[in-house]
Amino acid sequence: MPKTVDPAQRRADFIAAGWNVIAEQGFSAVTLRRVAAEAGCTTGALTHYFSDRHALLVETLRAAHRAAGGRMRTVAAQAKTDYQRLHAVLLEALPLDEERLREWKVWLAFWSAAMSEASLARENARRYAEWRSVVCELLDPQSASASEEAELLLALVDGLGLQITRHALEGKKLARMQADCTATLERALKPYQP
Amino acid sequence: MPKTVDPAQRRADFIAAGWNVIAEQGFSAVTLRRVAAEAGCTTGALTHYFSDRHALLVETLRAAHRAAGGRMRTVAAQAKTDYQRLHAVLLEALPLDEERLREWKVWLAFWSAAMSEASLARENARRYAEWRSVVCELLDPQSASASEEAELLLALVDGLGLQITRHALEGKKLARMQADCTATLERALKPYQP
DNA sequence: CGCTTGACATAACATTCGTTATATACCAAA
DNA sequence: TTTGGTATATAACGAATGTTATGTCAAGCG
Repeated sequence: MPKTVDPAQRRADFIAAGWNVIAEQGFSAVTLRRVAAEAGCTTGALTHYFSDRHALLVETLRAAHRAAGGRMRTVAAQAKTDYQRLHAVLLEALPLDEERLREWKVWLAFWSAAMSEASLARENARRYAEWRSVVCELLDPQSASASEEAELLLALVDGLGLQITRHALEGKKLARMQADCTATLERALKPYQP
Repeated sequence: MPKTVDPAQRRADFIAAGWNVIAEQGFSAVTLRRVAAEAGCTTGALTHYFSDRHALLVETLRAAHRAAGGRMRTVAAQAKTDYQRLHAVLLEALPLDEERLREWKVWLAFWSAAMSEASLARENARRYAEWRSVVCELLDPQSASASEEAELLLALVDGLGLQITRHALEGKKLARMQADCTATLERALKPYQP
């Protein structure tokens, strides 16, 4: 067997390069040549690991979802009470640091791209359904209105995250906006406090 | 003077064609040739009215904002009480019919496109500030917490609208989702009911 | 009627894109 | 050390794009 590289690691490198290009230059800048340049190689390497441009995009979206899911599990495991778990998971979903902000930019790009590519829309739908069910279970499953309350909280998180992300796209300072959004979300969580 | 056409009407036609292309095929499909085809002419007509592709995009975004602003003023004028005004304006912002859904698709596309074009980000920021101040004034301006309450309502509207729009992108039926979102928003408006 | 001018259509240009084919460098096994 | 296959670079292709230049038609004015 020739050259020994870890294919999984290599793919992860290219996917990370794709993230960076999306977050810094937008979705339409995700060309094979630019992603390859960001990863420090040429398109030949890319085509070796991804059959298509489309395959690269789908994997990039999936990786963003996986990363977020992993963080959710981590903070949920650290929480002691049910309320702490709910609080931690919802706050973790907001773009409160550079990593999560980049992730939000990637999502925003994919939501828009889903207009022209049905497979991206399906991927988004699948992950959002998971995310919804997670929040539903964090709420009191006994409560008959858990589903409606989850809808409000999910929409609130989406809206707050969107505001922060748009704020970032204007190049403004984020600290104040992030604090405001955190406070707003916590205010909405008051009724669930023990 | 030669051929007599209304330039403003002509520009409006092209902008409407741009909306349709965005809503049906996504932002990246907005090429001069496709917009021209949607408008039933060739690129020569387009370049006659818009100096740039970029100029066409900016004007399209502005037109979407103008259309929404006009609807807001209409429903606000018809409302009798302060609460009715708040209720009507916020519900008007949701994508509850085909026209508004198309508008939301256009916005989503532009939010994403704002990543690579700073002028689009600035345009979005300007209009969102207006929208925020409108809602702030609809809330009790006496209340010291009006600003924080506005932030929650704005984020909720953004999040609910986003959910409906994404739902539409998956090709699912909207009636149920729209009813749920309307109910959720009205539940959040309960405290303001007279 | 002729002339001018605005409203388009058409065409050409260089770029850039995704894709595919080909060439090269490199390393493990024999 | 030879060898074979893998990882990557390079190059070429047609298609599509924004832009610009040029041609053409029709309407109003003298």
